[in-house]
Amino acid sequence: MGRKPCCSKEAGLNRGAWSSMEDQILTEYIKLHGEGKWRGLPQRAGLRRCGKSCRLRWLNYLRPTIKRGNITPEEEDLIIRLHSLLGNRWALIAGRLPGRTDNEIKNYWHTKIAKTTKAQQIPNVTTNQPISEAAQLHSTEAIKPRVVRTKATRCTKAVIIPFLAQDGLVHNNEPAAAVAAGPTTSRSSMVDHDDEYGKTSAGTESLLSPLMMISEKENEMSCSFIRDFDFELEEHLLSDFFNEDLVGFPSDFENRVEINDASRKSEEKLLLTSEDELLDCSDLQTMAALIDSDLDWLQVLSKTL
DNA sequence: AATACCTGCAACCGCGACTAG
DNA sequence: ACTAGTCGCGGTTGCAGGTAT
Repeated sequence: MGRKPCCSKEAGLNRGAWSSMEDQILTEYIKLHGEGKWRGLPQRAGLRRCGKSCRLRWLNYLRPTIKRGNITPEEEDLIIRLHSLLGNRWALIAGRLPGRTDNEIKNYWHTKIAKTTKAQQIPNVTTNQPISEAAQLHSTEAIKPRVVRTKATRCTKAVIIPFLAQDGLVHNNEPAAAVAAGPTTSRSSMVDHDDEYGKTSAGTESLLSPLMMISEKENEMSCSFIRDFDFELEEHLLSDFFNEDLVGFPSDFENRVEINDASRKSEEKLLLTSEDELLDCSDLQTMAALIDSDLDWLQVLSKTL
């Protein structure tokens, strides 16, 4: 596959730090015309930069949704835990941290977390240690992360899952928004939804934003979910979880999976299906059980939206 | 005050994935 | 099925500012 040489090597193009004027031009252009078409953007906008450079500058610095300021201890803890699960998949990790960019997280990891914990041993991720302690216990050298590699399975069709209220009745007019969220790819749904769900911060907020509006209690639930996640779950299942925005999933869902084992089959028909290939039966069963296990978080979400 | 070293961050580079023709 | 163009990601580099000597 013939690939053109990097455009940054073209003669006459500016390189290095961006000037405020360049920032302004780029920002104004994107405000008017939107993101995308990076290759031709510099020419159209009148910038002497390569498209790649423009994209990077916008995504990592100029976007209005970017959160400034230091990484909070909560964010740090989340980064650590996600890294132990996903490895150096910074874009995916950034997808769980609204307003943070993959570059920022990557830099943070290299400069703070990895460095300060080099000599430490493998932490017990499943314990409820205080955040700072958990951070100190992490070591990039020592950790052999149980990295989850997501599969690029495209899902172009979604089934609305009827809302199940606490009374146990199904309410078709109250869909569980997080699950019924239109066409998606399981590879990185939070990234790929940009077009369907509006502009995001590095594609990080498309589905996450609504979820971030839920109460602090629910956010806490999501932390617990990650903290208590059982790494022995099947890899592809875990992968699917991180590619969907199941924030707020109950922390003890694994136990509930077993409890609700008997009710799995009845829910199978409600699950997401792929146009290209159906999920295999075990996936369906497991997912059905998970959804069946506790719908409180969906309730909260549904009411929020 | 001058210099060397360290740190954090922005930017660059190259590759693989994706898509359209 | 194949090719070419484009995009996105992860690794790496370079530099500015801070700190130590």
